[in-house]
Amino acid sequence: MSSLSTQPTNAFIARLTATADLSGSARQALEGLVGNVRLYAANYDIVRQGDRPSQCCIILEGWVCRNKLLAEGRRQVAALHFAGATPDLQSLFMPVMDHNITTLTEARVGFIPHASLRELLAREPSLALTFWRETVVDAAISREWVVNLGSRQAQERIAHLFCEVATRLKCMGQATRIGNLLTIAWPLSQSQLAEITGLSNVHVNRSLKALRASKMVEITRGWVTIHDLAGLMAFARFNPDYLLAETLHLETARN
Amino acid sequence: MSSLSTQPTNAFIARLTATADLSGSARQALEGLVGNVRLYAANYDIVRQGDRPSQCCIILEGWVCRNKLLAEGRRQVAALHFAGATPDLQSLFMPVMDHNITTLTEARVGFIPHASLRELLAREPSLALTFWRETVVDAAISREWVVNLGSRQAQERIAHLFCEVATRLKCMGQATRIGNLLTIAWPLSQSQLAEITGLSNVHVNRSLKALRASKMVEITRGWVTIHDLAGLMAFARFNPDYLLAETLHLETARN
DNA sequence: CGTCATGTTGAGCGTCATCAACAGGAGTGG
DNA sequence: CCACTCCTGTTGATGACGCTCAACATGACG
Repeated sequence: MSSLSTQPTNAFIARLTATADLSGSARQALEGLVGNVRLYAANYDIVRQGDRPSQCCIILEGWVCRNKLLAEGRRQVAALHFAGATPDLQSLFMPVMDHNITTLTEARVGFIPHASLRELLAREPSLALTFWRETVVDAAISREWVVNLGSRQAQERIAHLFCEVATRLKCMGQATRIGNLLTIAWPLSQSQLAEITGLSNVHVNRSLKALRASKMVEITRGWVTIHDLAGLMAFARFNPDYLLAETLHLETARN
Repeated sequence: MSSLSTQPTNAFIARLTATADLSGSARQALEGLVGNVRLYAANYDIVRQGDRPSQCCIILEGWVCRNKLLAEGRRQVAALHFAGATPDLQSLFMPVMDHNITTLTEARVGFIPHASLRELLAREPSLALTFWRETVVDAAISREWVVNLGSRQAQERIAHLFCEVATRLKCMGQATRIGNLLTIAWPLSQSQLAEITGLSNVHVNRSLKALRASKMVEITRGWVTIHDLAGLMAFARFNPDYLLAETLHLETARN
């Protein structure tokens, strides 16, 4: 267990320190907190709607989503989370889960009991600000998703998601840039993309085809490569302000 | 000024105390914080996308929304806020506003400088939890809106909004129940409703017509009266868990 | 060599957007 | 008082976007 829990905890700390100033003591306190670490297969519900969790989870590896069940086994994804994220901090305040937290890929997940977290927060009050900030960014992303689903049509919607995920992953060092090409891992099936964008999988398929034809982005199972970042951002009307992250740097010289 | 700032501050405190345990000293500290109070006409941008605010606003009276501008002067509303809300607490963390905060009705709004708030948070660390919790609920509502826009069609979407707003207002004592009838103020035009639900105003009009015909809800300019709460909630597939609020009580005996 | 998940394409149709016209009320100014 | 404008609500006609159903292809895996 210790071999599992040392490196992953660092992923979590790395994410927090990337965005906030952690005091040395707070940082030390956090290091020891992630006890239980588990490995899940894709499409596994880590926490279920209706649960009353007594611990928070931390994504150490893989992609995870929040989603709500609809009629007839369908579901709508409301948020995406990558390594380093703490998708259910809100369970400290919400006794009953209003949504599922489900793995989209294989994922390694750590757990921190609410009790430990409360203790820590009492001991290190500044941590509340750090966690609060996480929730603030989360909320900002959700609002942008509202705008995305409410006002953009299919291709723009998907393009916007690519821009957002690329920015978020880049900020965590999980995007590779070679010349003008920006590549990110894309472990989602078209059906999963449909659940995220609120489209049917057939229409996702056609929209992807159109996006490929536009030459702005290359989409395969496993990878997304953005060929024309400026073009894609303009097409999706993507403004990264809401992410509170470093902006993807554009090459100044482009043909 | 003092005559303006005493009662309204209470609205703010009332909202916080309704949801969280405020320590006596924290409460006292908050009382004195709202200095500047202003009255705005409907459809006025209190804070604009791109601004770098140095203060937070508190809604003391009226309805306010967060919205983002789209092409051609259109906009998408991403959140609604009523009296007692603090819609831009996040500006403590986000240097640049990623959205507008705009009045939907006439509104009275108070302001607290960031500096005072930071001071207060340093003095009363437990307040961070209180504010954090506000953000948590905000985020939960945004996620439900994502689900609403992504997966429900027009009539359900509007019905869901009615259920949500009724629940939120009820929790603030701003809904009246007479027998089986639940009535709330509804100061929004159909165009505003369209900007909230991501529909065209024509389609909103037709959807409202259909909802009226269903007899579940009565909609006029100014008021919404829910005749069949259970029916409306079922139709909209409304589950109030995400609001962290008391549930609207159903009459056990209904015909 | 099946089965299963995923991706792809076609056909038909429903929801919703757009454009347009008109009605009613509020406010303004003559 | 009326004429005028503006905002809001209402309705019709038309078409686009996206859904559903269906068929089939492909690759992974047993």
